Amino acid sequence: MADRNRTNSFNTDTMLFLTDDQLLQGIELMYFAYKGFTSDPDRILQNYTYGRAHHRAIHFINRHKGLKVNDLLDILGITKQSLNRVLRQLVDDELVESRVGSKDKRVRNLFLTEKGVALERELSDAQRKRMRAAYRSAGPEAVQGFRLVLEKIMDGETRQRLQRVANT
Amino acid sequence: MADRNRTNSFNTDTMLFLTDDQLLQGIELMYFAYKGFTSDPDRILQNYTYGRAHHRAIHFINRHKGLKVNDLLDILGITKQSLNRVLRQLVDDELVESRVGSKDKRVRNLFLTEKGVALERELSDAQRKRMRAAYRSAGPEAVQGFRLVLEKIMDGETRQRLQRVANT
DNA sequence: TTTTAAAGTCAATAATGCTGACTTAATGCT
DNA sequence: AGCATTAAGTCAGCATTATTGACTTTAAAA
Repeated sequence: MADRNRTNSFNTDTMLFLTDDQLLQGIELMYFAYKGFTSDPDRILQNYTYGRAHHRAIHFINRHKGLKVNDLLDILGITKQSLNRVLRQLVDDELVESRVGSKDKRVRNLFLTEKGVALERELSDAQRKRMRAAYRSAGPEAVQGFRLVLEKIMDGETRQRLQRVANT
Repeated sequence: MADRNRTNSFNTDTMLFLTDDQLLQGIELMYFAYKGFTSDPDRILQNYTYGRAHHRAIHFINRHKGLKVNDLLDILGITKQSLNRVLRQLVDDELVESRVGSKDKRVRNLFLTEKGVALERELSDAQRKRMRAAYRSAGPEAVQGFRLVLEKIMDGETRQRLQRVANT
């Protein structure tokens, strides 16, 4: 602990000198944290016939209710053919509803059904619980730093797209 | 932006009250940041016949020179059969050397060859560059928070194993 | 009316994981 | 000395998730 604090004050200099080893540690941290981050939903999904791809689709349909298929493809950064299998299953299983667009009848607006909402909740409850615990134990200032660094790690395009979507 | 700052000062209270929506934002942030984080190596690996699994093996063999196959399996959390395909390719292509253990001749100690070191550097250079830029732009205190929250997000076992390995 | 756009589909392929069933070689224990 | 265990490696088969390429259908735009 004394060691940890010493390192902290060293890094807190205005210079922010970073050795390659410190950067590698950060890289590993990302890897292991992401692994933990996905472990709860992955475990839950094993009780279903779904995988991580279904989870992501469900998550974003929930977050952006009524979004177009093309928008979902754009967010996920995968091909139409990749999404198709996943989306078809979710629609067939009545977790997702695909409604013909009101203005433009070519587009399909995606919504979660009651069943879809239930699974979304089950999945995100586990993930939120983990995040809440981490946030609480790390403290509010750490959370601000966490968010800030993650935003900087993202691709510029992704960041811009998120801001665009947030203003919608 | 004014909105953003208001949210910040709100969160910086000692209470750390977190709405489900704020937590969902954090979850998305993890997803998109991880995507950016892996994008550089992924792009580089397309020039080779390797994928993310090869990258991970190379990374950890570099970080823990001479580690045993079993230790690598433990770190990666995959099965022997899954690693085998990847490791065999790397050995066949002379990126990794597998030396018979000196004490116990059953174990194989893994090392990167010159070629392996070169690829590791190419991959991690890109990733380090991204991390360094993010760290610099976010500032030293944010980096501490980033690290702290990520550690809390990891599984307890993973955290303990990392601490064990760090003391080796 | 022709072109473009949105969605959906079929087929083939690749990377990465899994389980199960083995083999080989070396170590440890009785 | 002999048997069990451990470390590593292998083969076969399968699942998930992604890819590219080639199409179709439907509807909007030029």
